[in-house]
Amino acid sequence: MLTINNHPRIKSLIPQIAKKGVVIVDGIGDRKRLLLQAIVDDYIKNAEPVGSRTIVKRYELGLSSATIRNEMADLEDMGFLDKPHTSAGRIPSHLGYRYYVNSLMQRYHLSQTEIERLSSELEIQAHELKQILSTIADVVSRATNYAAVVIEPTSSDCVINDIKLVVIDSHSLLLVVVTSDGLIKSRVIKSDIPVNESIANYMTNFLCEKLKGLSRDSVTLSTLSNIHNEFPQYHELIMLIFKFLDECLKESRNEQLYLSGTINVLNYPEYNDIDKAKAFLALFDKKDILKKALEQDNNAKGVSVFIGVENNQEELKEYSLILSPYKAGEKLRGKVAIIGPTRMHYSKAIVSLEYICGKINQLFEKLF
Amino acid sequence: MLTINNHPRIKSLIPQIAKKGVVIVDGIGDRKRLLLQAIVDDYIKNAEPVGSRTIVKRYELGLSSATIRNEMADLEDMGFLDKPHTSAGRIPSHLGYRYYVNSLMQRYHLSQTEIERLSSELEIQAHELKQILSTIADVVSRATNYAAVVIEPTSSDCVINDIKLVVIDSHSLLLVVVTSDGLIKSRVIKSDIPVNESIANYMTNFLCEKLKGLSRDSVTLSTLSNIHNEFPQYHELIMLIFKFLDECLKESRNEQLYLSGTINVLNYPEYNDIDKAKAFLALFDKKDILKKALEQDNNAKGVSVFIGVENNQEELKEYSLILSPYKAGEKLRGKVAIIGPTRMHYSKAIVSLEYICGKINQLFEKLF
DNA sequence: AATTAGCACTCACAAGGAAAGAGTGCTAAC
DNA sequence: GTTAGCACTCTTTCCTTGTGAGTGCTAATT
Repeated sequence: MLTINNHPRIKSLIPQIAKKGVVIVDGIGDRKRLLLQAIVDDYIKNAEPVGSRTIVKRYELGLSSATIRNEMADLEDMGFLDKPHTSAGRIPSHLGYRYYVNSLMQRYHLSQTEIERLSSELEIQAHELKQILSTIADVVSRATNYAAVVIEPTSSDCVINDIKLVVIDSHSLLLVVVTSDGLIKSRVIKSDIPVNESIANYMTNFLCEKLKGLSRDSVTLSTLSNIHNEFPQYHELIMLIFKFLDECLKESRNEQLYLSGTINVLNYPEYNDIDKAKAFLALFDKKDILKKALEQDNNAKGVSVFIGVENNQEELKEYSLILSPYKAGEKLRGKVAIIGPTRMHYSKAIVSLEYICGKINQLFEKLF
Repeated sequence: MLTINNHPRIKSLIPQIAKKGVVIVDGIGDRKRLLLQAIVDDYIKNAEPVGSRTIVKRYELGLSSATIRNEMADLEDMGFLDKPHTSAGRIPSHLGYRYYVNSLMQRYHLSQTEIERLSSELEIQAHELKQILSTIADVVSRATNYAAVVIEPTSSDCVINDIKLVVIDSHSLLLVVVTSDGLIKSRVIKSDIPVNESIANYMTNFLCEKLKGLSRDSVTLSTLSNIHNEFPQYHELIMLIFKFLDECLKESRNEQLYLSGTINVLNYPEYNDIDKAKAFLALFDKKDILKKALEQDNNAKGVSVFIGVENNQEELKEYSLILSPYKAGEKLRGKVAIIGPTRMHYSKAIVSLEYICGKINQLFEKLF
């Protein structure tokens, strides 16, 4: 990941105290910092390139437009600003946004109204995980006005805690698998050969004995053939059971994504261009790209921000992604993400996501 | 529903044989029919108002543009054509489309390639209903290039066939409900009071005895209090069981919708206007409107078409909806819909949907 | 009587050009 | 070091004008 802290050009600019006793907050200079902040703030708010006179009029920097122009030219040379064309104002570059996020932006404070609204929206009554997650996606997208992506919780070291076979009728069984995640998954399995309570119970016990406590990697071939040999006539059935167990344990299992608010983005002027809008919306049909994007910074404890090219996916290089993990019980971790234009209201998005993920953690703590 | 057959203006125009031995195919006249067909075909294909000279050049009607103009004026008077402005060509009105769909359009023939592609895409390996339905939505949207909506199958007279409680641990049970739909639903239920195998088995038997064969309406208060009295200390648990049973049986249960290809529509010129695109895409966030739209013509056996204002939902009056039921087993019925602009390739959409639903029925027949 | 040629008229749209406006960078003065 | 002033650039907007597609009507033709 490319961040302000390891980018070669920025490394030397990290806040430092000058020797002479004067606090120079930063290598790029205090005045430039204020100016850059003003420019990014203004651009985030108004979506229009910011000119030197605009700065003079809107922000009290006590400088003339000519001075601002000189400073802007410096900031452009440093790589923090871009110019769409000669006679437009400046817009922040990816680096500019990065510097802004790291050390310029003011922390957003959620208003009382916002907090109350979020709290009440997050009092989720649903029982099923998928309903909870889809509600969370809705809440995030409404709170931020960007697209929200939520991914199902998974855990890396998942073992089988319990297996049960419940007879439904003579040719169908319900296979119930309890994993160490605390998740309970079930699937109906059809058997060509008739089944009954006693064989189901016997099978249940046998399977439990052989498989309990095992992870996906520790189920060996000998275990499998052992089980197969015990039930020679139920070959088909056993195969189906293995397949389902594998799905339950597989780390890269087909985690469901929950999306919301993808069309929010059409409200932002940068997507008035129908092709840009289409490109953005098409992202959300490509689940694999989203999943990989959500895998970024997997060890982070809190919110991470990926601005444009910093993303690990080529397809996201025009967008910013704000990512936060959440915990569902002891071991399970999922992620919530916000996707929007690089011109994003970072401070509000970050704080909202922090708040929401805190609430989610509480919610799941109660549930598990 | 307003169709060509009961619309007051059109009623008199239904095909009829003239007395004199000459076959006058239709009250509006053979020539006008051909012309209308040409205009609608052309407009569906090119998305541009059709002028009299265009018709002369592209279609061999053997008439001069002046004659065509006269005929067009007639068709406009009859309500089949609209004019965007004086010097544009004509476009079909809702009534024009309706007449076209009812008696003008040529049946589309799926090519060998299309059939092969559909067949292979519909060889769905998934086990879970939701995966199957979401794949179906994908197939429909890819086949037609419009948005696809699939709704879960439900049945109106659903009774409880079986109930099982499986002990997971001392405070959780898996409740399994088998309904006459052939669906098996399960949910984990937490109990404050500890549970064990024997109480679970007893409860399972008691519940089965009291509730088996009952529909939602035939579960009476006395049955409920009967059960409550039998397990005074498990009041909470019983409440949760009832709640889940109710959900399983409720006709208007929260049927899941599966969407796909909503952004396909951005490829059509009528949605180059960002506001139109937004309005269209916003539809798919309003599940209740979609559900009501899919409830139209509930008794139809085959494909139905709703053009613009014919839809029961105000929000759909600019769009056309093509709807087909599918069967999942004996009693379960779901619906598949295509939503797109009124300028839709009706013949292809209808035939594709027919074909796909046929395949779906076969698929589910095998599964149940 | 039906069809068509001819023509005047309408309207949207594209191309071209001028003017306005926002902004820059440089120089010279403060 | 800061700023006023100015020439210059480039986009955007607004007009104008011309073109083309299309209509509807009338009179001539079949």
